[in-house]
Amino acid sequence: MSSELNTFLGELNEAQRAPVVHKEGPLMVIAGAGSGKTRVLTYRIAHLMKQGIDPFNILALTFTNKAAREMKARIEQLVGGAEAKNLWMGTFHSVFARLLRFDGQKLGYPSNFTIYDTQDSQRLIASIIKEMGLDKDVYKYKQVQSRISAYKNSLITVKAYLQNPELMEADAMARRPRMGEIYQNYVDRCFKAGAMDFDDLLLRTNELLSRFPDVLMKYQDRFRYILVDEYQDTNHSQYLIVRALADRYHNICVVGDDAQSIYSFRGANISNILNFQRDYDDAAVYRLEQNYRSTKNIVNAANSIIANNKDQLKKVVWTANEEGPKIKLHRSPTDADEGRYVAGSIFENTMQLQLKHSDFAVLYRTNSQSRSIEDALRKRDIPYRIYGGVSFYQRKEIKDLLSYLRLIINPKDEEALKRVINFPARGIGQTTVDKLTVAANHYKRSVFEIMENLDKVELKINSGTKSKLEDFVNMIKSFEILNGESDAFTVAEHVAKKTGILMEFKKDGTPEGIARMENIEELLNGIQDFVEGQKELADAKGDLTEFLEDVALATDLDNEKGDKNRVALMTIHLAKGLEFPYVYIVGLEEDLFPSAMSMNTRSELEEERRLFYVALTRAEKQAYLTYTQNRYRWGKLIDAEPSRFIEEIDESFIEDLTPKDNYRFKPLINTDIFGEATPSRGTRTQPQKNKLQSLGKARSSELKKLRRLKPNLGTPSTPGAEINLDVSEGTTVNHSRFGRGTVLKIEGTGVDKKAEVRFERGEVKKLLLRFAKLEVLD
DNA sequence: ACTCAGCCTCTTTTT
DNA sequence: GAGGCTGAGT
Repeated sequence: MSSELNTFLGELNEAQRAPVVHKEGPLMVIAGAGSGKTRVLTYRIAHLMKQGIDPFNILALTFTNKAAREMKARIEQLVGGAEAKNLWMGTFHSVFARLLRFDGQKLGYPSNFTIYDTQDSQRLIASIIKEMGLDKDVYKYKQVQSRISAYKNSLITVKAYLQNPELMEADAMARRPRMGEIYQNYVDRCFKAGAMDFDDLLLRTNELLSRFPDVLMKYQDRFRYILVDEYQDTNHSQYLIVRALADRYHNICVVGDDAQSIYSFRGANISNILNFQRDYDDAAVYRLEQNYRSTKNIVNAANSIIANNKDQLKKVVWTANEEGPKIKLHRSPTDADEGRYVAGSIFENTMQLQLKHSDFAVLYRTNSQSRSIEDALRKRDIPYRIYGGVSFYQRKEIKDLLSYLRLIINPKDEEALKRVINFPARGIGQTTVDKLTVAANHYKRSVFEIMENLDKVELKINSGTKSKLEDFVNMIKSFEILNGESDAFTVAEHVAKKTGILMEFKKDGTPEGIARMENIEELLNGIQDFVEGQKELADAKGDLTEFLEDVALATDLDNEKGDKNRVALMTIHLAKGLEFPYVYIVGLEEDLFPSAMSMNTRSELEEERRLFYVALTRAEKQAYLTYTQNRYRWGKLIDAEPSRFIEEIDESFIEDLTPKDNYRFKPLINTDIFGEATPSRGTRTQPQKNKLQSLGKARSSELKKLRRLKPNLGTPSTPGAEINLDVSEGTTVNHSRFGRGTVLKIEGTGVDKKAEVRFERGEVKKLLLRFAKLEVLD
């Protein structure tokens, strides 16, 4: 036993071993990127178990469910046997959803409560705003939803809100004096529907633990050892849960890195980690500063970026790894070219270095950037997988089928009901639904209950519609019966056929309809896989309830089926905690990364910078940074400027691979810092550097001005096609057929750029600059 | 009640 | 460029 233990601890370095063997009491591990944070957590749990701690008494909160599964598997290897199955491990949301299924009844929730996703919440809020007769341009449902979400994450209940003049004032100032009422209605409606939104899973847990001391005691006693990963990204609500649970035994271990805090938009609070020692004055603090993941070039470049942030704990991340190649920088004319460059580079690397596709990741700031990368990879036949994004489960047809399933489990689920009551069309229109909703609010019952008792309520609905409603209720009830005796797959398949969803898409016959039908079939296959997987587990049945919970809280589409050897495409947020030998960070442009939405305050900008730090530190061997001159956004080709983050990396770690050709398309005008235009002087070299250098320190605001002044230059997507786009209003031009003329107006951008020209012969023509060979005369 | 065309808004990031 | 909403037409 002891020698076994020694070999197992021998796999750790000294810095890692200390927190692993730390006995009782609170401890915090400040772990730099790539320093073996997950390893410490995993080994600590394994070590605890080896010491004889019952896994039933260990709670580990991870950032994704996938991470939890992988850790469990590893622990199982380390300790041997199946004991690790009994660990409580998962994300905050999934762990506490489970807890609320046991004890939520105390708060008046059914154990089969529905979990509303963001879309459900938003739809409900939109209908509340409408019902209250408020101006939807002032009360924008998305903004209202995120406001309510923020309240909940700070544990501001409706009651607390109404007692807080400052908050009410702030909303009133934003011309939304009736926020409190909306909030109240929203909470009531969720409750009445037997539903919790994502924030409720944490908020209600807090409520449960604070209102019921016996429940708190039970879980304090159960979770004697608590471990929290990514502690820097916990919000106030999560923080309070952890503190309450750990209050009895103080065996709390938190692991995190303030430099990787990137979730403040959903309420994450860095001060949770900064104040840990204040909360637990006997806390031991360990630091992991040696990076095992990346080359010296990557580690040092990352350090040079993060040094630009003021708010941070002192920490020196270093590595004993090899120097490695420099970080490669590349500029493309457009996002399509960027995609082609990335795909080409991946292709070359796989060929020349004999690498697998799964050695590569492409990381971006926003989900919409995946498209151009995808297109390029597809053209090259490079297999890839997109993580996150518009997830499979968000697609309309999938949500429709899932809504039927939700309704079977919880007929009170109003959002599910509204989605499917007339899909496929069965003659129950908006007017009828509105009447039902009004009645439901009036009788303080769910819409479904009203539908079950149509003859007992005062309702102006004609008899034809009434019988349609009855048919619908009976159909759902027949599903409920089936669900009582069958597994999730059987039920789902029956529902898909019986409701006519499958038929609806089949008869449609368009490629889109076929795709939707295939998606439904894929969902059914997925349910079947799930059922089979669950049947192998001891404490699972494979029923609909389990499936729906899994779907609602899935952190990624991690049913990793099929070929695993694929390039990974994901947002930087999703990439946290992962690592890849080769990483491409794309779209390094001002207003995109850093995002235009995050440049208002220093702290927002610092979070963007940490995001960049996270992105870069995912790379083990080689990082590529790419950016474009023009990018399609909102369906339009717009100008792009290199991101300030590129400049922030110490130059000595970077190699610019941009071919000279890419600078061929010169602007007509160069603008200096004083806003004065000077004629262009031929081919630019490294134009972004020249400009930035000339701008000196007072950069960002000047850059913005500059961007506005700069004439909008299109960029041909086919290299080699010489197109004269250097015309603006008032330019005198010559056309081979129409002769001399003056440009009256410019329309469109990029390849679609047009000029309206009045020619000396009197004609006015609109010419597509891509085709019209205009000669500039003045 | 349903369908389609045209209009508007929207995009940071996620459980 | 997509998805949701509105309003007109069926």
